[in-house]
Amino acid sequence: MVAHRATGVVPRLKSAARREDILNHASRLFLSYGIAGTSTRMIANAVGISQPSLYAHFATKEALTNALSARAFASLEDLIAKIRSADIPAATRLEAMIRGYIRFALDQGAAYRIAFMLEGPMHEDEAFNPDILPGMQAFAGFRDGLALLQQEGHLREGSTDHLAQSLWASMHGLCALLLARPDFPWGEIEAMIDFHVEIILAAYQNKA
Amino acid sequence: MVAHRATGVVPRLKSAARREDILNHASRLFLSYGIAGTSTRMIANAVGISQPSLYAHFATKEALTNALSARAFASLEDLIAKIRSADIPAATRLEAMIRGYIRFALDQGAAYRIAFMLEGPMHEDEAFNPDILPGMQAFAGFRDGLALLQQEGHLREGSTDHLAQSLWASMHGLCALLLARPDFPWGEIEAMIDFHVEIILAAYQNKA
DNA sequence: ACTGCTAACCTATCAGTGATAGGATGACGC
DNA sequence: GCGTCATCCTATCACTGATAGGTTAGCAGT
Repeated sequence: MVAHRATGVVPRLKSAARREDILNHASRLFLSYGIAGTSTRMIANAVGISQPSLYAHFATKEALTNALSARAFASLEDLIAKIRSADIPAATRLEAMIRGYIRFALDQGAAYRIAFMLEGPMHEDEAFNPDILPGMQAFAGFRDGLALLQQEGHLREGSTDHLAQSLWASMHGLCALLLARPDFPWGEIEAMIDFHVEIILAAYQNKA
Repeated sequence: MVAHRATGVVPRLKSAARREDILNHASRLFLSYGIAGTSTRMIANAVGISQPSLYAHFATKEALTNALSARAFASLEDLIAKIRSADIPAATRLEAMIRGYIRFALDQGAAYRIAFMLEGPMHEDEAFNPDILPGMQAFAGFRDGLALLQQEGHLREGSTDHLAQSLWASMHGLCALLLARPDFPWGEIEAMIDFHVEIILAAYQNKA
């Protein structure tokens, strides 16, 4: 509760290390209490610094959440890139990407929420650059992976953009509902995921 | 800004009328500023009453949003019920339900967000009754409609629950992304919806 | 060893939030 | 006319994200 620094318990840290420290604690708190339910003071207390000190590292609470999301999504980008260049049979690459995406969303629930589910600000006026959003880069990689699969004849024909967005929507729908309504009587969740993935595969894959 | 009541501009209303009044103004404000971005004081000012007076009609802000959502979802239930009992060809009933659902979600964005997209409270401890949630009843109607279609042979075979949840996820994914990321370069949104609906139909409908 | 500079960190405070306590007022039944 | 009760108010609470401005640790240059 009281500031720790006076007793020297919490050492001064270089900016980068402190920043990681903050993100780690924030990530854990978001999982337990939700994003709106986690105050900047809770984060600061967990780290062991004062609440205003957070603002030396992040301009706003939203910037903190975005940074957290960006960090998590870097791992999704890695995953997708790995699958794209893996030497697994091209026919199973689509399934690997879909399952990887869903697994990531459920594992990194807080980051996924931030990227794709949070009520965005109503920035009708201010300029909006979609590239800076953490999830968008990952989606771009996903889209490129689909384009490659399509060239190889493992994805049904049609506009790649439409296909990518539609497939994205199908995957996102399950992840978003599972994250937003964990108390819904889903039955066996793993079975539900398998069922959905099979339907998605049948719908988008080219049965060649 | 100042209370209107002292000047008699805002008449006293019977509880039920006032309640509707509040919901109407809240609905409009939520659309403009988002749910988190709309304060109880903004709502009260719009209605012309004091902020604490809201609490005579709704125990919490969440209760207000839930009531708003419930009101909107009643119309979705009506829509689904109408389609279920309509004398349109059974083969096109599935498409009508899907398009009706998507149209509703996009038209009633605020209500849809409240029902399916909001960061739920972390009520691990407290008892949770899914039936009271506004969207759940509509989903039940949707599921029943699918069961009927399945009996008639217009839906692919398999667990009706799995099918309903999977189809729900596919529809929800598109609606959720369109609502959460309106600035994403979707291209022509209507074309995107048509594309997605066609894929969904091919995936879940029984081509008999 | 002293001096300055800078980054890290603090306390105090702000306006705005959802929510509560308790008093005033107006309409309606008797 | 008079009580009663629903309607509505002002004042205030604890808490939120954010800002202003002062303090201190540690390191570079002499």
